[in-house]
Amino acid sequence: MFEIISKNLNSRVGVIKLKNGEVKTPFFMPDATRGFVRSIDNSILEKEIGLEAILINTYHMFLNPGMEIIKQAGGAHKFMNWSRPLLSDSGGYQVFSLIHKNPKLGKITENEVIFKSPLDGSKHILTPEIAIQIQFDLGVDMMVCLDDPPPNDYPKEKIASAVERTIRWADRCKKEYEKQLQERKISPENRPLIFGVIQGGEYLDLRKHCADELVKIGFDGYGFGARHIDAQGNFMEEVVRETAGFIPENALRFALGVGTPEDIVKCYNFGWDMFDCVIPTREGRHGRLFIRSVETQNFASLQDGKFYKTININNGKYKNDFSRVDENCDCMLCKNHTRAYLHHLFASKEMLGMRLAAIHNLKFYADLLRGLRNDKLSS
RNA sequence: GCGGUCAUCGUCUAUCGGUAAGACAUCGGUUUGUGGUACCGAGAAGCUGGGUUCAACUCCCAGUGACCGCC
Repeated sequence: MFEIISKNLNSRVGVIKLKNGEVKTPFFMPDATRGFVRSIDNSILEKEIGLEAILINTYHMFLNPGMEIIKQAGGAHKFMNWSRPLLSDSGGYQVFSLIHKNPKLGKITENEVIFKSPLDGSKHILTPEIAIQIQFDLGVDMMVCLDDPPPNDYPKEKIASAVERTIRWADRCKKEYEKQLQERKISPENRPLIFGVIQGGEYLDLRKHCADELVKIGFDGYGFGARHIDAQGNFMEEVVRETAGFIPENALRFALGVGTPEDIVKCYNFGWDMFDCVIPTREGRHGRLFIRSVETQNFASLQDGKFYKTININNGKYKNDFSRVDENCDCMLCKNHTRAYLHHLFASKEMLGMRLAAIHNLKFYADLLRGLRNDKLSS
């Protein structure tokens, strides 16, 4: 399923064979949480930006449109008209962060997590088994175990108990996964990959323990769980680096929620293969644009974030800036429009501005990952 | 033409005979397993001319302008 093509120190370039096609690693997935990347049609994601895979969220798809609609449509791929590989996140992060923030919105027990829909207040139950069943119904290429991601500022004993629950639930997820494969008569070459998620906060001993136990259960890949940013907003470099080393080399390493471009480059150099993040789309919608300061091909040699800068197109200084947004970018925004025009779109709160900015930022991320892969292949 | 009401940041509205407050807008910043979200910070005002007073954005008079009503 996953084959490493080349290695350099800890980083690697590889290829994953999935039922809906191949994906080269490392790669970045935009978050199509509710079945869409906001404002961007899938054909743009595929043809204009060249993205290999995207991420949807079990929790959001389950709430809306709901699994009845997905089943009627013939699965998430058909519903969304996305033919390339699809990964579903378990929804653990959303449900748990909801409950950790506001305990009134739900309850976590050993067996299940009960939560109220923020949409209509209706009550729902998620168990490890249900989370896996939903992801089979979605028909994705890669799925993620239901985990318990505690906030990083929790005391160590609470993080440790979240680790234990994550391990027990991962075991239940794996068993349900095997059961679903049999019941649905899914052949080995068409089976979705399944990922466990490593918790443990900033504590290396907990991360190691969690990784070891998950490896015993056995998954295709392992994710870095919870936030990888500390309370001060700094990238938890040591924990992310060491945790990669706790994962077997032939397994996929999924850095959930990473991150800024420099964090992705760091993670790649630590041996992580897969990334997803809201930054390019969300920040694009809010007017922040990623601007290349070097040629894309040189990205991999730079880890300090100096290979790009950001601009806030809302700033008044762009009112009469008739230059390209990014001299080194050939996306539809940069080819066709000026900074002044984009500024005008944002000042007018026109959705076209958010859309073009998100497309540009996704192109930046896609090019960054292509740069990492090409650099590796040519060396 | 007559009568009435009003005049405060870009806009809308407070307050006060003794440091003029807020909202929206503007301008910066923040956003990490999706919030077109929320938060943080900054700049920004007493129509004009007289008078009363130690002191006037406030009280009085005139001018100017806006709105409302009536012939």
